[in-house]
Amino acid sequence: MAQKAVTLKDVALAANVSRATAARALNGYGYVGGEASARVLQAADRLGYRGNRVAQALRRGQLPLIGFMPGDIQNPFFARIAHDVDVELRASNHNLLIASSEEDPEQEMELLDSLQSLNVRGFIVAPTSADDNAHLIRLVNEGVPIVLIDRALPDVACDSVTVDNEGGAREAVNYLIANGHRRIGLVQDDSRITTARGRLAGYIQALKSHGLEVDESLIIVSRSTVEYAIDATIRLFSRPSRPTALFTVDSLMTQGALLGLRSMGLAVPHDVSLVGFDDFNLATFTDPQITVVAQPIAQIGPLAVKLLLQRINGSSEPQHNAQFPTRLIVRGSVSRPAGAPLR
Amino acid sequence: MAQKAVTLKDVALAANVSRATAARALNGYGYVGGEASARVLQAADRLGYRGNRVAQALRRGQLPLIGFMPGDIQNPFFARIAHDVDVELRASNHNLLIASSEEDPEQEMELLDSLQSLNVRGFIVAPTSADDNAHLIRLVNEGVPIVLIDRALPDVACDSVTVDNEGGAREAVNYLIANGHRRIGLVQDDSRITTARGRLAGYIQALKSHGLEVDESLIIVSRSTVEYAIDATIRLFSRPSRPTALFTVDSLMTQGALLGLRSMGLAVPHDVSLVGFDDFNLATFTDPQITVVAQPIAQIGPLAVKLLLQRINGSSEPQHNAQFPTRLIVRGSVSRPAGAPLR
DNA sequence: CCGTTGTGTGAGATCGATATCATATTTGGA
DNA sequence: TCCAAATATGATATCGATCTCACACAACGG
Repeated sequence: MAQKAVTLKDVALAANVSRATAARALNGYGYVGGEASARVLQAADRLGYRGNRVAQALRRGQLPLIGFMPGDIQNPFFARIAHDVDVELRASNHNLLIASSEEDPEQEMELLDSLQSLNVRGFIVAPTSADDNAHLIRLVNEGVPIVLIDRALPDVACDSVTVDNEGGAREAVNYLIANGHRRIGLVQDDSRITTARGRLAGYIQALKSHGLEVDESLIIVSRSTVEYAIDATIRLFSRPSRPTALFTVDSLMTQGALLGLRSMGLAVPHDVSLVGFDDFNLATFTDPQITVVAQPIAQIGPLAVKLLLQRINGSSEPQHNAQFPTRLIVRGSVSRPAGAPLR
Repeated sequence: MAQKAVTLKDVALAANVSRATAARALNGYGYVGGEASARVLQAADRLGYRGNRVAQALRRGQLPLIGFMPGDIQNPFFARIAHDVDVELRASNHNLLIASSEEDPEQEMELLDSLQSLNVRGFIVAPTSADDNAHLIRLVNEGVPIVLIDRALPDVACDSVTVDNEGGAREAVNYLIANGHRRIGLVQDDSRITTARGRLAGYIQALKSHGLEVDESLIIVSRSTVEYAIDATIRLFSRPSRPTALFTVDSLMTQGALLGLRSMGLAVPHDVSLVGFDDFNLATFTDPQITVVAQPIAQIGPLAVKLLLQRINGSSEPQHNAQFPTRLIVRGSVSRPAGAPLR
């Protein structure tokens, strides 16, 4: 069925030279006679020789592949980064292996293992857990190039590209407070994830710096999924004394919150003010448009690739942990709560 | 720097047997003594032997990799399929190589070539062009397993999983006509893409079956991108006599149309009725919610994987071209045009 | 005219895993 | 007891590309 591919041997035979000479002609190293070289090149062309990257990889010890492991490829945030990484890598002839961890540390471990045995040259990972990192530490110690994105891990000594989650969350909550809100709800991701921790920290800092108490009943843990967030939002707003404002820690949760609130007949911003982390195209489609903390998403992928390729090429520069600032984009989803004094 | 990985040789040495015996013990074939087997297994475990999939691939002639080539991984439609394919493949120990063609036939060719020389086991492709298919035909003739998704190609003899584009478009336009619209605009994708052709055909059929003329000035060609679609929409509605309704052929274009109309101060459905092809979560966030032709997206990825794995495992069943029906989801973006007679 | 560089080429080792083949060694049945 | 079958193991070829090494031959200076 599947025809066997043309091998170097075939080309060498057709050109009437040895495999060694054929290889030299094709790869342009060592001494090759002009005439022999021409014959080889012509034969290769005629036979449609493509070379076997697997064999090359075995010889060289590495495949020109990069593993990309997002928490969820359907999250537009990761999809965008995947796209940028793909484009960026194409320039250096690498291909992209995408394997979603589905936010499961177990699965992350297995996939990392499986890809490593493929002799992948390096990884770009959004680590699922802030704590269970033995596998990542092991990889780093083995000298495997890794760049963490979105979520940095202090105990894993490798490059990372992240965003100022704490600062972004603080700014969002400060903004809500400045608008007169005192009971500010938080739809939070699993605290295993570092970004969730950072954003929670920012939330708490903002409250404390204004002398507000952190009320556990205003915080609800969901998952980064529209469906879960709908449910979480409904549960949060079914509790005795409702928040007047809501901060959601990622775009899918913001969508979920929007739907959850709508299903309860709560209007944004009339009944509840809303600020989300991570901008998303939907945010400008709603009425009112949603105020969000935007991340410089276009910069994350390219920088991650740049750092990774540097490591792959043997750079031994000190660990580089890039952290981009966020930007609060004020749109129309926040208003002063009923009965709040004008400042 | 990078530690060399543990090889079979190391394990064999540690277990004090030959490589052959070690391989037998690890892979469970042929005769192996119970004691030797135990020693090998234990040594492998102790050393953390993982096996080198590249070497295995060289030997076997194939890597357990599947190439997935969408037009654009950022399009939620493809992101969803990528996710499903990833999950499905995990069950059979394959990894997913994702390489976006970016709707460029040239790039599609190069990537296909590059992945083929990686001894990928098969491809799932959303072919960019309905016409330039020499490369796909060549692959099929070489016996490389391929499944086309979203877009079938009559001249490429391989399995495919698609959707009834013509029928879906017809239904959408029929619905607009039934609501009294006579001037129905079309925001269309590059006619190189087969889905675009099918949806255009459906649009034309619906018009003709109601005795309506196809007015070229109501059709505008965009690209599957929010930005392009905004622009196209604005241009379309800047022409002398505007349509009263609009049909957009994919979700990104629907978004673009929405934004374009808004920027021109045209309200949906008051000024313009809108039906889009492909459902998307945003469609229910807008006010009004958008009426769309939905595709059974959850079924596409799994079926494509199933068909592909069958081919990989040597099935020689006749070519299977699955086509799912679409479903019109009526929401609130269509109303009767001003001055239209009630039926 | 001979040794030294400089060219051009092929034989063969290598990467790591696997499978075939040949060679022990044991077991079982006649 | 003896031979055949069953069991266990190692040596080695193989997958395809690359690269070192050794060898051949030319050109060149002294």
